[in-house]
Amino acid sequence: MTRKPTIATVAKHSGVAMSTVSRYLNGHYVSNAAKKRISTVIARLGYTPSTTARNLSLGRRGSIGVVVDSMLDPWFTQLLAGIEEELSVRDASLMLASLEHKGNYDPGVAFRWIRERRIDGLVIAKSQKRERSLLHAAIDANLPVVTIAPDEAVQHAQVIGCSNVAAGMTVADHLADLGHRKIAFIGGPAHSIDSKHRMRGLRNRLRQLGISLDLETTAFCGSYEAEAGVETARILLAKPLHITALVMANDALALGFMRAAQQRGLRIPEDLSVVGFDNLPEGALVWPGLTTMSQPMQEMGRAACRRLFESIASPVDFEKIEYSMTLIVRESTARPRD
Amino acid sequence: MTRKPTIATVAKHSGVAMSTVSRYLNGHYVSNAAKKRISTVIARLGYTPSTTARNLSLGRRGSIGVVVDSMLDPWFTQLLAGIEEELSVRDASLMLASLEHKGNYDPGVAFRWIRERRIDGLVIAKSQKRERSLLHAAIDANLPVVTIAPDEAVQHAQVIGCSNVAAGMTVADHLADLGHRKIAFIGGPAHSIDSKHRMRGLRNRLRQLGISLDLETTAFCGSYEAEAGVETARILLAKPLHITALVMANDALALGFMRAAQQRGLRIPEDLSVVGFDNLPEGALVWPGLTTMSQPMQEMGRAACRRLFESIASPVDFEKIEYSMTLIVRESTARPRD
DNA sequence: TTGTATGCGTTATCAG
DNA sequence: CTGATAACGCATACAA
Repeated sequence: MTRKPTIATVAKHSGVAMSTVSRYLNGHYVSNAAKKRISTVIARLGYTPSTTARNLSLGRRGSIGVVVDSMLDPWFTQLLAGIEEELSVRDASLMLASLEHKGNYDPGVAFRWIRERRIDGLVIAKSQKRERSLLHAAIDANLPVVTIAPDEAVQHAQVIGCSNVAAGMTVADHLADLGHRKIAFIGGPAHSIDSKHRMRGLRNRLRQLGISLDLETTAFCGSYEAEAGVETARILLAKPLHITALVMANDALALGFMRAAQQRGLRIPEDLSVVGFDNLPEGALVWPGLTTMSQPMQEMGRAACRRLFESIASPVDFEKIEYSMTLIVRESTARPRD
Repeated sequence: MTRKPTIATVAKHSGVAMSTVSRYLNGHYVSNAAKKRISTVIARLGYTPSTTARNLSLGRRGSIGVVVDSMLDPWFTQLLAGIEEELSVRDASLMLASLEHKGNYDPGVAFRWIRERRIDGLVIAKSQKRERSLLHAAIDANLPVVTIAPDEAVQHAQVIGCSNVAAGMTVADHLADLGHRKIAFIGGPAHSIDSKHRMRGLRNRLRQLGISLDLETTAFCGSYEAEAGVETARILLAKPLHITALVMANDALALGFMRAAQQRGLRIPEDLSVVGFDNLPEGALVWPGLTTMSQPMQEMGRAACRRLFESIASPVDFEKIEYSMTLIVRESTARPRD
């Protein structure tokens, strides 16, 4: 049972100093002769560097933090897939924290990361008003931060987002093309910028087409959870519908709505077309499949990581990368009857 | 801009040696007088230990690896929530790897973790035959391993699983209670032990009740993915059904089946009752909601972590923890018509 | 019970 | 271009 070879072992075997090996490993200047000898010794010994020691020496932690509302959010799952992909090529590990545990908000874990300097950078998914203090704590601690799809304007941090206004316009076109004239929108929390932007795009584009959003039915239901969609169905279907298409601020709402609506005998899309935003995998699994605007979440996760590591390596300017969403047409939208 | 206090700073300020502070931090013997002084100094300075240095000194990496078939599997999401919860109290970080990237199997990342000694322990979710070499590589490297819901017998590793046979029996009782007499089972991959056990429980219990599984319809569809459920629907519904209830080996299959079946006009549960296993969140989101056997996945994730850290701290005997699954009745099951 | 000295595996500094 | 050597922050024999 021989010990794991270290940089010193390699140095000895190749007849050079530790520092030379270190330089070789980090791509600094080394003579070709030395390079060759070191590389063969490394291969022969099966040497692999110790990230722990490297981090200690460099004053790094070797891991980044990712905070999210809930670990169970399918939206986050997609994101994580992208993050994982990017992380696997770099040699960093991950610290995960969900802000909401069994219903109550507790950002304590993430604050501890910052205070105890346990991470080199922070990714905040869907950060909103309540994450402001966390965001500022990180910025004050000089910790690079990238926010993904923030539902609020953020400064002093990298931003990866989607063009919600344009997405709303695309939905408008899709529904108008199908022949819908009575269209309503259901938003999430009233303060949500995402909801507002999606609605704005929808409304403005409809207006350009000579259609006005049905303001009587349009409303904000206070949450982005499926349960709120269920509740919306309860309210909306209590009285006769005078719309033919309903746009909901995200897929979770839409799926909750569809379930409850079908339960009440509403036929989708015959009686009502439904559109969501996000393209959660679930939307492809239900019947009828949910027509939605897709966010490139995996790519956003990758981009967030890349951007974060760039910021860690050397300070970079704050930038906002904006992805466009693409329309996924499934069975929940169709021509209105009439 | 003062530097982060270290154990040496604390020692100086409290008039003791570094080693005493270290002992204090690790709960070793320290006089009460010293304890008191050290603790106040720590509080005053806001000292927090450096995990990196600690790990280097202890020869640890400070992070565990978690491998899974696909990051996008909703089954895994639940598990991860449990892992995250447990990890947040310990001071370890995470390395994530999915074995399947865009359709092709590549366990390279995980093998690298082992070879480069980048993790202190490994969690393998749903390990099956093809994970054998990975499992053995870990064991050979003396790396503690815990497998979650392995679909194959494993040795030299901790096992966290579910009692699939008992779950199958519970399903049998549920369907028999509703009055079903024509019941079939659709398995996943033919070699899957989980499928076999679930079917065995179902069949044996039905037999006890004087009902025999409809072997004409019962089959294995070769996969656990929703797409296979869709395909199953295509095949099954091509000819007239002579069963009133269908048990599918997992929820993904069942959801795919339900979607395709509804698309073809089959009414669930009026024409056919459907049952799955796993209790994926999606099952509660579709209409009709999917009746299923629930695995306590979050608890299993927690248990896996706990067990892994125990193994890391000091070698423990290999044990198998078996959780029982619980029946979740939704709308996809009802009395047969007749 | 406490202090001293040394090791953990790298990187960085500074001569040469 | 290369070689000593000092950090990095903590844990632990060993001695006192």
